[in-house]
This record gives sequence, C-alpha cells and structure tokens, in this order.
Amino acid sequence: MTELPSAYDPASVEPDLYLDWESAGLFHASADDDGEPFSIVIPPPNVTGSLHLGHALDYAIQDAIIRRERMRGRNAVWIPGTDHAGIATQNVVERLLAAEGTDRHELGREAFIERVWQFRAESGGTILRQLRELGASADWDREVFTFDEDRSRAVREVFVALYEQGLIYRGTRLINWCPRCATALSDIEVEHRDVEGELTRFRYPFADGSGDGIEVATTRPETMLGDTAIAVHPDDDRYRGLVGRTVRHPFQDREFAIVADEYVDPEFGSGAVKITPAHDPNDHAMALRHDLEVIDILDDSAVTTDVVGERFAGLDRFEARRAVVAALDEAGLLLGVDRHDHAVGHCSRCETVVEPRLSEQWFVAMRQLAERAARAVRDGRTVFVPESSTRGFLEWLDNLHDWCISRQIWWGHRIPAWYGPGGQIRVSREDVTDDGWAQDPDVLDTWFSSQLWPFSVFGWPERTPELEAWFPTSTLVTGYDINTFWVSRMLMISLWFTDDVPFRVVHNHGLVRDEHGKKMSKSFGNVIDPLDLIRSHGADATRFALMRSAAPGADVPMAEEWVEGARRFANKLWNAGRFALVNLDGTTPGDLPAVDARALEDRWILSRLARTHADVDAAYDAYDWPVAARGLYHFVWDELADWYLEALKRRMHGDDPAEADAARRTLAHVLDTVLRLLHPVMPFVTEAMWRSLTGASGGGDSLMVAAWPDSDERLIDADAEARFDVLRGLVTEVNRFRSQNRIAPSARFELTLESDRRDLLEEEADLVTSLAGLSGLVFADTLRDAPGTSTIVFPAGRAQVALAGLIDVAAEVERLDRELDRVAQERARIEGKLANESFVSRAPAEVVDRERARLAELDRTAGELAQQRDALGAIDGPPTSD
RNA sequence: GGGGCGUUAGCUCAGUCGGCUAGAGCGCUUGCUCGACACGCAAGAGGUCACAGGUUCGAUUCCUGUACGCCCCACCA
Repeated sequence: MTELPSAYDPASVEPDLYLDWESAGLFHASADDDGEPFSIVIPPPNVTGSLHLGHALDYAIQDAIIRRERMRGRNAVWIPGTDHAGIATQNVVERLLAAEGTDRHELGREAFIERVWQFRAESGGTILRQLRELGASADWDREVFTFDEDRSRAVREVFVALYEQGLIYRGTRLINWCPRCATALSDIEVEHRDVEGELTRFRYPFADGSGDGIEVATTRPETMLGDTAIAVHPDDDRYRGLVGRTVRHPFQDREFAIVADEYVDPEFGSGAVKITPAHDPNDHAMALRHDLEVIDILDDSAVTTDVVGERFAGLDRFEARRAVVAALDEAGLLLGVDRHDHAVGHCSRCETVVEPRLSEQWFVAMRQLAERAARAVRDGRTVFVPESSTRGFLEWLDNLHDWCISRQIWWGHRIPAWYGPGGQIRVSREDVTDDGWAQDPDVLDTWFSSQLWPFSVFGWPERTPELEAWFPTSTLVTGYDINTFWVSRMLMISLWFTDDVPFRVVHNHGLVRDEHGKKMSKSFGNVIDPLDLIRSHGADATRFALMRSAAPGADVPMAEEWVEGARRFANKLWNAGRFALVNLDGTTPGDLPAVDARALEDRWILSRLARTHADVDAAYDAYDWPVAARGLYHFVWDELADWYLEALKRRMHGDDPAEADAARRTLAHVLDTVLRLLHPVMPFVTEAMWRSLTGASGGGDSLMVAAWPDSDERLIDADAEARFDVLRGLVTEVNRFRSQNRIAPSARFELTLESDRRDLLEEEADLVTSLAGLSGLVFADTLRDAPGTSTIVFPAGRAQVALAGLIDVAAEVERLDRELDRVAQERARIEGKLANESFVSRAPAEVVDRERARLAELDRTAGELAQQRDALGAIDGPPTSD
C-alpha cells in the first residue's frame, strides 16, 4: 500500500516527473522509429518572449494531441523552437542600449548583431524553460531557431529560387513605413484603428489669379506640400469647365493641373481631391494614370525634407500639419476644420502612425502562390477546425497584394542580393565577395523565415529522413488571429516548394481573455501569468482549466478561480485514487471479472466508462476539448467517485472474498482506463497515480508511453444502467427526504417499499441500504395509509417511513403543500396540451403517450401527497427531534 | 464601407436535427467532522432561453426584422 498525502500537491510531483520523463528519453522520437509518423511543429514564440496564457493554451493543446498520438502508437514528434522575431527583438535590444545611454548606430551593425545574439544566449531560453513547467513533451533534442544555420540556408534557397522564377522582384512602390522603426512594413503589420481626426478644407488658387480657386479637403494637410494635381470626377458638372486649368501652390513655386479621374467620389467634400502621389496609395495610382510628378516630402523619420521649401522643412509630420494649417489660415485659404473620424494605420510593433511612402523595396508576387494555396484548401488537402475559419481565409487569399519583404533593420536574414558596378544586381545562394560588390543592407521580414518552418525544421532543402518521415506535418495548432500572418504563407510557400501542404489540419483556438471576455492587457491590469497558476495550482489544473473552455475557434475566458476548480478536480481524482489504492490491496489492472461475476454496480460503471470512453475519443478526434474535459470530469466526479466508490464500500468491507475480488478488479480496470484517457490533458497527476496503481517504476515504464485504451462497446449495458438508475432514484429521494426534514445523515431508519421494480430492489437491497444509510428495507404489495408515516415518491415506486422521532411535522406539512401546488400546475399544463385536438392528432404518438403517462403519474403522485398530508395531521403533539 | 459571430441562471458557458421537469462550473442558501477527499458530502434558491413578428398542433430551438455587444477585413480624401 502506497502512502499518499490526503491532498494532491502538484509542486511535489510535477518537477520530478518531468525530469523522469525527459531523462528516460520519452520526449524524443526518431525518424526510423516504428509507428505511423505524426508530427506537430510549435508555432515558434519570439525568442525574447515569456510565456503568457495564450501560449499556455496553444501549447497545452499541442501537448495533449501529441501525448495521445504517442499513446496510440504513432511515431509522434513535437518540434520546439523559437523565432528570431526581427523587429520585435531588435526593439527590445535597442531599448536595452538606450538604457545604457547608447544606440545601435553608435555600436555599428556588426557589434549590434553580436549584441543581439548575446542577448539571445542569455535570455532566449526563458520561454522554452517555462514550456517545460507546463509539462510539454516536446522533443528538446530537436530544438530549432528561425535564424540558425540550417534555417538560414532554407531562407536563402527560397529567396533565390523565387527570384529566379520572377516571383521576387525589387521595385519602387508605395509601402507602409514606420517612422519610429525606420523600416517598411507589410500590409498585415499595419493595424487600422479608428481615431478622432479632422478634415481640413482649403482652397488652391488658380494659376491665373482668377476667381476663388478650387476647394479641397484632407485629413493630412501637411501632404499638400507634396501635391502635384487636383482631381475631380469626369462627370461632375460643377467642375467640367475646370479640368485642364492649373492651380498655383500657395507655399511653393509650382503649378499643377486639375485632372479628371473616375476614382473621385463627387459626394465627398467639395468633390475635388488634392493628389499627393508620394504619400497616398490612391493618389499614387492616379499619378501613374495621369503621369503626374511625384514629390516625396518626408525622410525616414517622417520629418519634412528640403523639397517642401525653407518655411516648412525640418518639421515632424505632425508639426508640419499644424504649420500648414496655420499658414493656410494666414494666407486666407483655409475654409474650415471639421471633426472627421476615420481609420488610421498604426505599426503593429510600436503603435506609431504608419506613413504611406514611396520606396524601393523587395516584394513577393503573391498571385500564383495564393491560387495554389486556395486550391489546396478548397480541395480539402488542408482542413480548418473549426471549419468556419475557412471562408474568411479564402477570401483573404483572393485579395492579396504583393508582399513587401525587405526591412530596414539589422536583426534578421540579410537579403542575398549584391549590387555591383553599373547598377548590376546578383542574387545568389553563395555570398558575393568580389571587389566592388556590396550586399543589400536590408533584412527579410521575420515571416519570410517562419513561413518555411514546417519543412525547414526538418532540414529542408536537404532530403533528410526527418523530412521524409514527418513532413507534411499532421496538425498545426494556432489562434485564428494568426491565420493570415502565418498559416497562409506556410501553405503558399510549402505548396510551391514541396508540392505538398505543410499540414493536414489547422486547428484554430481562440484568444485567452479574462473572466468577462475582455482582452488581457497590462493597462487593464487583468493579466494572469500562467506561471503563477502553474506554481500555485499545478500545471494539470492550468491545462485543464484552459482546455475546458477552449472550444474550437471560441475565445477562452479565464480566471484564477476557475483554475482552482480544476485543481479541486485533480484533488478529487487523487483522493479517488487513494481510496482505490487502500482498498485494492495490491490488485493491479488486469482482466475484468467474468460477466456473471460482476455486480450490478460493476456492470453499471463499466457501461458508463465505455460510453464516456467513446464520447471522449470522439471529442479528442474533433479537437473539442471542452466536451472531452467535461465528459471525463463528469465521469470521474459524478459517477466514479460519487456513486461507484460509495457502492463499492459494501463489498470492500464485506466478508465475501469473491465479491471483493470482483470489485477490486473492476475498480483497477476503471481507474487504469480513466487515467489513460485523462493523461493528455492532465499528464502529471495521472502519471503519479498510475505508477502507484500499477507499480510502474517510471522511466520507460510510464503512463506517458502506455497504450491508449481501445473502447469496448460490449461493456455498454443499457439494462445495468437502467437498473442502477432505479436505485439512484430511490437513494436521491431518501437524501432529499432527509435534507428537507433535517434528518441527520447518520440517522438510520427502515423503509417500507412498494415498487414495480420490487424484484430488482429486493435483489439489491444491501446496496440500497448501504448507499442510502438505511437500517433495512421491507417490501409490501400495497402501501397502506398509516398514521404517523410519510411517503417518499421515487421514480420506480413509493417508500414509507415511520416518522416518530424522525421529523418536524409542521415543516413537512408545509413542504407537501408546496409540492401539491406544483403538481397541480404541471397537471393543468399537460391537460391543456392533451385537450388540443391538433396536438393529439399531429404530434408523434410517442410524444402524446408520454404526456398521457405523465398525467397519470401526476395524478397518482397528487393522491399520494394528499394522503401523506392527511396522515401527518394524525400525529399528535409537538414535532419530535433528536 | 464589406464580412462574420454572439445575446440561455448573479458570472463564464453547454444544450435543444422543434416536443421529456432547459444543464454545468463558479458564486449564493441550508444541513453535515458516517474510516478517499471540508480542495469534501447532501440538499436548495435562482432562468418571460435579448426584443418584435412569422411558420407550426407546439418555438428557447426554424425564418424575417429590431436592439445591444464583439471580432475580422478595408488605399474615399
């Protein structure tokens, strides 16, 4: 018999078990191991990051999947790793430098990069260490990094190949520019946010000085310093005569034309638009159509350059905005400033307002890539779970713009392009070291390397055994928020280079939010640290609490008290196990007792187990964690602990060795199975209990690598369930009777029963008296109305109790009155229903019959209650009690 | 501007292919130290299933609309 403390203490169990698993090599898989390959690659967290609840959810799900597949005999591998996270990491290190009173420019490029590597070496392992605390069974021998040597080789190969195929090109186009990060951004790195803005209306005077000029409006007045045209709609009668005339720039020595273009919305503002080709995408497109001059007025920091003229040069764009408005006012050209709310793009990394800017950058042409990805999804080669993610994903793919991949930062994969004399360009797999040639200073968007992750982690472009075995990967687990950033690009690039999808299934979970569904954020102060949860309640409880709420695609509300609830469940399981261990007396899981040696409660729990097993398997297969978690929780707590263990006590403490043996063997089997089923979600407590139960020594002899049980539908026993429910119904009613009459649980009394299940109740009398705490059962053909008794109505009959010395009469009378009232109401409702011709003739016969039966039952019940009430009146004197 | 989702107990959510007395966890109330567990046991209170119409014998469930809330996408100044 093992000594186990009465409360489960995760802290004393989890770290040791983890070390044991790891040192036994249970996390490691080899490409040539037996079993059908199954693989998951971790969505690599930023190397500078630390574990937040979103990670915890994502990794808990992956670990549950991988553990289950491992138990199912698959050659399952979970590849861990981190992302070098270009801009994010560079920003972190730049902040460190700022704190030291220096910056990257002072350091120089090489020294800066060295510094980032050093930073990574010091603190880059944090998040993966934290992942271990969660219990993640990742193959740590295979840890990879998006910026390590092999991954960098893959990046280089893909870049060069796409360039050779004409799908990567360099061009001057309008891109999103973050003035703080001083780099270009892709479209999806820009977050649009509604802001309270202003619409400034002003006039451009005509060049010939006639008339009032023409009214335009803008939310960014400073851009007028780079205006090179005014546009109106060709069909706008107000301006028909003005097309072709020229206006004069009020602050610069320039004139430009009024042009006609379909793009202009005559309904908006004055119907005339100022055109700034260098700083607005639409304006730029129009400039191409009308061959307009393009004047870039801002430098890398969004400060106005000399081209705007002395008066406005050297101003930050927002200062320039104020200065321009003031100058327009002064010149008498300002017509008004109106409140105008609109969406403004912000840098997703630093929240700075993004500046659309004309710039020479590298791009990936997306159309062909996107088409292949969309086709693969439409053909079901990769499926989304939940399926509802699919539609938005495909729509997004259909509307892709080319992807700007060059970044003007230092931390990242340097673009493998070299510029030589006379404007020559070489894009090469090998570094170009010839004299007079210099490499492009820019680096690639982080997502360029992470898109290769599902195959680069296995050593692509080498045809490694790992690649052969585990690619395509089985399931990608990620929040829906990252489908566009990452999932789409993995699909596209994988199909293009490997002709295969990167994963068969994309399982989208939701975002972890607080208990009221609010986003967790530092400014709200509602952030919960998963490590706090793990340390105070255990990794199992944290995992269970997360997964219990994680329906596919649905956001996951979380509060510490919910984790406490999960910890209580772990404790419940632990104590059920303690009870079992004490009573099993050395019996280990093995063959079940023969069918005819099984008591009713054995047949019942085995049947419930079999159903739970089937439901849980189906839920796991469907990635429906809440259903799986709820099913196991309900089985363990409400059926195994509350009923089966209680039912067992009779035989365990009895004197029939054969009965006790059958009970033990059944219990051992049930516990063994449920621990296996629960292990993917709660690996630690199940492992600890399983070792106690089976005597397993750990290491290779672990639940972690035990076989996933086969569900046995032959154990499903509807008859046993129905019979057991009769007993439960009676016990529940006795409990209620006790509670309502304040009869102590310890008080024993005898029940006289009248039941249409008399045979069953007689047969199981011992069990019933044990469960209900009775002193005995007596059976009668018909219950006689007897003074001083009360009748308990239960689903299969009635039971009579002698009240003397047992109850509070007045309270009981009151209760009966309330009950009679309720019965009368219900009766009226059903009578009304049955009086309805249409119902009786059109509803299915079984529905009508059910209602009729219910009515009859109510009549009977009402009679009983009335009788009881009358009988109570016969008791004299004050209520007795002990 | 386009698209999607949601609204069920005090809170967070299940559920109903239209028909049993609509469920769980947490919270709340009452009573319980019977040898696994007070991180527990037993019982209980609490819901016009957002609102208005429609279909139907019957709607919380299907349809339409309204209100409120949330999310994603978006180059109308």
